[in-house]
Amino acid sequence: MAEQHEHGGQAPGDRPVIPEELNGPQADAVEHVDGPLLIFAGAGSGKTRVIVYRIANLIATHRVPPYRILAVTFTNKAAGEMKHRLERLLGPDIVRDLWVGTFHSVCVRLLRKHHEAAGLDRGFVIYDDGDQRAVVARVLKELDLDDRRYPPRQVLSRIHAYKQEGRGPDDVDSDGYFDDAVLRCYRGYERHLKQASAVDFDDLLLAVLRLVEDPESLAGDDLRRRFSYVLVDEFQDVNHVQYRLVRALCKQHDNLCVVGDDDQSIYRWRGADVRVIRGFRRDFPGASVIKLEQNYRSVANVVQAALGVIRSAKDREPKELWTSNRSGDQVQVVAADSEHDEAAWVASRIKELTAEGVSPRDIAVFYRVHAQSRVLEEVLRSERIPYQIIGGTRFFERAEIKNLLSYLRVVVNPRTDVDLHRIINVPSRKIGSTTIDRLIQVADNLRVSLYDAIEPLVEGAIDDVRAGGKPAVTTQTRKALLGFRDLMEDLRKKAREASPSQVAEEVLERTGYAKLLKEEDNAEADARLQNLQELLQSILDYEEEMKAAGEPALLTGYLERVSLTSDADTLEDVPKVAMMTIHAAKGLEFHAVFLTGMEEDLFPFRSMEPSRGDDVEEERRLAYVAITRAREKLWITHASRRAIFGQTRYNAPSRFLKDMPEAAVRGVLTPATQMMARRPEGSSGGFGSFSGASGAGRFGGRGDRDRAASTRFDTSPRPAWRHPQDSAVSGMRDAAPRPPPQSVNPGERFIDRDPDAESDGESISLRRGSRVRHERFGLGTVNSIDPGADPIASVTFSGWGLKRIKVRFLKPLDG
DNA sequence: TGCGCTCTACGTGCG
DNA sequence: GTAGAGCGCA
Repeated sequence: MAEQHEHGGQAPGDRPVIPEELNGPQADAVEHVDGPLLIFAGAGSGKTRVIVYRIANLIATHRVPPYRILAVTFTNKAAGEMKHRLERLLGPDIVRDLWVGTFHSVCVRLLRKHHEAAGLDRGFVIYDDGDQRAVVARVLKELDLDDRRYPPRQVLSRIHAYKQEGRGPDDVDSDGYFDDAVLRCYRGYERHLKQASAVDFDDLLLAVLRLVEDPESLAGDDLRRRFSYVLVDEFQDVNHVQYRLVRALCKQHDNLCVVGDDDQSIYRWRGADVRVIRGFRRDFPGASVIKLEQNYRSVANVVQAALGVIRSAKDREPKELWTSNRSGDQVQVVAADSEHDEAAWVASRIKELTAEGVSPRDIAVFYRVHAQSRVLEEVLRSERIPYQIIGGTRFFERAEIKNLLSYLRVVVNPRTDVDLHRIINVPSRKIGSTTIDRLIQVADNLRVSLYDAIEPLVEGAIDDVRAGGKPAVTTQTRKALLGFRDLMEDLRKKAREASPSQVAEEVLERTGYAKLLKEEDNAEADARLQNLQELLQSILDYEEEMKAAGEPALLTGYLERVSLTSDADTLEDVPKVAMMTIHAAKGLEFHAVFLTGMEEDLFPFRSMEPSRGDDVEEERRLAYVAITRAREKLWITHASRRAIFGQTRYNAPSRFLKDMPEAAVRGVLTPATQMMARRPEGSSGGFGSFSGASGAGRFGGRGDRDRAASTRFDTSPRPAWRHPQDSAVSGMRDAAPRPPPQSVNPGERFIDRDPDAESDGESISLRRGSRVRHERFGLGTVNSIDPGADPIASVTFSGWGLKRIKVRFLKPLDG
C-alpha cells in the first residue's frame, strides 16, 4: 500500500463504492458533499485518490450530472491523470462530459462559447512569454524608453502583477517615475494586444471573470449557473484572479471544495498567494476543514527529513505529517568537490540502482536552476544512462517551429503583429529592418496592424513617415511587400477549404522554407526539417483525434492546443531517468531521487537584486517539495565549488541541511572530497589556479574530468555538512568554501594547459569538413577553426546544430 | 541588407 | 557556458 495509491476501487458496474482502504479523513473528504470544504492534503497523503473518489461519489451516489462538475487542476498532465483514473471508475462516456482541466483550458473553452460577449475575435491568438516580451519591446521603442532602464522582462512582470490583481492601467496609482513609464507601457501593451486580436494568459482568466462578475451579462448568467460542484486542486498556488473566478462560479451554491497544502506553495513569484488558502475559513465561515496527514508515499526517514525542513517555516497551518511506513534507508547527504564530481557521483549511483533492477523511469535528478543541468547531462550521456529533460528549451520554442506556427497564426489572424514580424522576412524576401521599421511607424501612426499597414506604406500615402518627397519604399521593396501579402492572402484562401495539415504543408512549400532547408543540406538544416516534420505529424495527430471525437479539426483549435501545452506535460512514461527543476517536480514521485546543488546562494537561491526578503520561506517550501518526491531513496548533494553562470562560486552547504534530524540523515563524501580530507593542510593542490579579478578563468582541477568513473567506497558516519569549518573530520576544511590560493596574478587570464588533456597535436589535423566526435553532441562536421592558444572549432552536429567547441574536446574521425 | 563578431546577463515557468 | 541583442563591416 505504501507505493501504489490506485489499487482499489474497481467499480462494480457504473456504481463506484468508497473503497474500504480509504482511511478516516480520506473517507470524510470523499463523503462530504454539501457546502464549502477545505482539504489540507499533506505530501503523499493520497490526495488525487481522494479527489477522484469524491467526483465518482458525486456522480454515482448523489446523481450529479457530470457536466455540472468542474475540477480545476494545475497542469494538463494532472488533468489527464485525473481523467484517466476517473475513466477507470466511471467509463469514458461519463468522463467526457466532466469539466476537468487547468484554469486556462477551462477558460478558453468557456470563451469559445462566449467570445462575442467577451469582446474577442473568433480567431483570437494567445501570446506566450516570448510574444509578450516582443510586444513590450515594441512599446518601449514606440514610447522612446531606454530598454536598459526599463528591461522588458521587468516591465512585463509588473504588468503581470497588475493583471493578477485584476487591475487595469487605469486602476493603478502611479508612484514615481518608473511606475509612470510602466503604466504607459501597460497601456501600450493592452492596446497592441487588442489591436492584434491577441490575449495573454492572464487575459483568458480576466475575460471570463469579467463576464461572471457582470450581473447584467447573459453570458455571465450562463456561467454562474453552469456548475453545481466546483473542485480546485493545488489551491495553495492560485492567484487572486483565479480565486475570484472560482468564487464567482460557485456563488449560487457554495459547493466549493479546495485541496491544497500551504507547505507546498512555491509559486509566489508568479502571483500565487498562499494567503488565499490560509484565509479560506475567513471567506467561507461555514467551511469544513479536513486534514490528510498520513503519508503513504515515503519511507519514514524521508518523511522525517522533510518534516525537519518544514517545521521551522513561518505561518504554517498547524498540521503534522506522519507515516507508518518502515524507516527505510537514511537520506544521504553527499559532499562533492565540484559540480563535475557531483554529477559523476549521481551517475555512478544511478548505475548501481539500475544494476539492482530499479527502472530508470523511477529515478529522478532535481536541480534548482536549469543551468545546472548541462554538466549532469554530459555525464549521464557519457555513461550511457538514458535520460529525459523536462523543461529547458522546448520544442515549440525552436525557431523553425515558431516560424511555421507564426505563419499559421497569421493565416488565422493577420493582425497578430508579433507573428507577422517574425515571418515577414523568413525566408529572406529582401524585407529588411529598415522596411520593417517604416512599416511599424505607419502602423503606429494609423493605429492599425502591421499587415494593414502594408497597403498604405506601399501606396506611399503616409508623408510623415519620411522626410522630403522621396517615395516611402523602393520599387523593389514594394514588390517584396506586396508579394508577401499576396502569399498570405492565398494561404488564407486555402485555409478556408483545406485541413490544418494541408495548410501547414502549403506554407512550407509556398514560402520556399522547406526547399531552402533541403538545399542547405547540412546537419543543422536536417534537424530543422525533422522538427518541422514532427510538427506536421502533431497536426495530423490532432486531426485524427478530432475526427475520433466527431468534431471538426480547425486550425484555431490546433493553435490553441499548442498554446496551452507546457513543459510539465511532456514527461514521457519511458524507461529514462527524469531530469528537471524542483518546480517541475511538484506532484510527481519517484523511487529514487537525487537533489543536487544543495548549497547556500543556489538553494536557497539568492538573486542578483537584493529585493524580496521572504524568499527564503518559499525556498524552504521548495526544499520540502523536493524531499517529499522520494519514495525509497534520497541523495542530497552539494559541491564546495561550482562553476555556474560563467563564474566559479564557493558556497557553504545549504542551511536546510542543518534542519534535518540527525537520525534520518547520513553524511557521505565523494572519492574526491575524501581524498582531500585525507591530504594534509596546505598541499591540497586540487583547487588549481585562480583566475583573479576577471573571475572568468577555468580551474586547473585536473581530476575532474578523469574522475567520471567514481567507485564505490565506504562513507564517513559523521555528517559531512555540519560546521565544516571546525569539523572533527580531518581536512574537512578543504571541502569547506573559501577562496582558493592564487597562482596567477590577479586580472591575468589563466588558460588551462593541462598536459594530460587531449593534445593540440590533433587540432592541426582538423580542417573544414573534418568529421569529429564530441562526448555530448555526437558526430559532427567542422565548419571552421579559430586558431589560437586554445583553438575553437565551429562544428555542426546532427540534431544540435552549430556549436563552438574547444578543439581539445573533439575527437577526429578517420576518413 | 545581412553576416559575424562582441558584449551582456543569466530564477523558478502554470498555460 | 551560452543565447540574444547590438554593432560594424562587406
